[in-house]
Amino acid sequence: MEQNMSGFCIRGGSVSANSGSTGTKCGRWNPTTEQVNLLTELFSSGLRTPTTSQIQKISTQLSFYGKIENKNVFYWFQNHKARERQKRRKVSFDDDDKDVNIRPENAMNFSTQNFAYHVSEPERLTQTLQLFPLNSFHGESETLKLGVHGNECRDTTMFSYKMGEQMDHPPLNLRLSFM
Amino acid sequence: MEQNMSGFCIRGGSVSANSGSTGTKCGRWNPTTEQVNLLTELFSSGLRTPTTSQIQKISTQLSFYGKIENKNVFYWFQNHKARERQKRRKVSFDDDDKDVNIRPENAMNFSTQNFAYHVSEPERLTQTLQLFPLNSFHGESETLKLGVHGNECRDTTMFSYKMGEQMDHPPLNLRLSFM
DNA sequence: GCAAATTAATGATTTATTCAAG
DNA sequence: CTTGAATAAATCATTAATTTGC
Repeated sequence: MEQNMSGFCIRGGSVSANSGSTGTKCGRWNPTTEQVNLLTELFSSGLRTPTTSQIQKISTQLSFYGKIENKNVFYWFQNHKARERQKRRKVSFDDDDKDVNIRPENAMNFSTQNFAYHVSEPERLTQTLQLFPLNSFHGESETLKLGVHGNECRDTTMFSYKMGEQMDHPPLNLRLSFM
Repeated sequence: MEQNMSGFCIRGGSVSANSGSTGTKCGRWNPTTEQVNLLTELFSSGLRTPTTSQIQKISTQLSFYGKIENKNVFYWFQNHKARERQKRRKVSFDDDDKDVNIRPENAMNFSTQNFAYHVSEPERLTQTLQLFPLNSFHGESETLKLGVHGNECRDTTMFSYKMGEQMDHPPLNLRLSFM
């Protein structure tokens, strides 16, 4: 059924133009928006690991919107499932931009020094924010009500904002200088 | 609904008070330039979802430059992250092909971001995928070579994808509607 | 120049997900 | 299967920019 991979690359539709690289590479499946929507729907409906016959059916349905193969469906679910999980695992620092690579490794330098600011004026100064207080473990619950204080504006808002596994932030030591 | 803000709230009055003495307007947090600069610095350094203690520290630091609360920091990162992503999403879809090997091991290759357009797009259509045709067993082998066709780019990858334990999906009859 | 009117940004809430525990 | 934790997406709402008539 799939003979001409060539058709794969750029599908019309709403797939934004992948600049340059055009159809020539039989590279990889490039799902159409409709296909993605449908797959996402299925995923949202609870489907995680489709069986073979499910895959076949899905693939058949989706082929209506563009070229697609069984393996594409298979991979899609595998990847989507894995990445959803991954997302939930290391949520905290996710530079979810594909373009910008800001790796934790870049900006960190950790020294245990807390800035106490009972100083006075924020004029010229270079300040160091100590973040990531060494996540080893405080043992403390690390749950903070962000808007709780009744004297605040309105906080009926309570979102206990717990940090569990996103504790994996690398130590971050930013040197912030204001003119 | 009334914003029952606390002391700082001074409704009305001089509205167009521009930068400078940003103090004490009300309604909602209005970050000073310095605060925004710092937050942006942190964001640029890779911080996306600060932990509770990070929020506290940041807030403490920034309070030096003006009124601020933990929740403001929390919100700022949430919004900034979301809006950066939104911005990027318009240009997303880089399918960096080049690598044609589609194997189960390497298959984690299509970017999740491509699924960015969440569902709910204008396209009137209601489709029903019939999965799992109610009759429990076909007796058929249910084993499908997903990537079998050697005429594909090169992936002779075949994973016979047997469904043993994932057979537990209930008959799924999805009504997928996009409108 | 200046405010009223309109628009653009962005702070704050609500809603819908996902995964994981029970 | 149900529920809780924890977002991210979507949305609401208010503030700042700006446009516009005078």
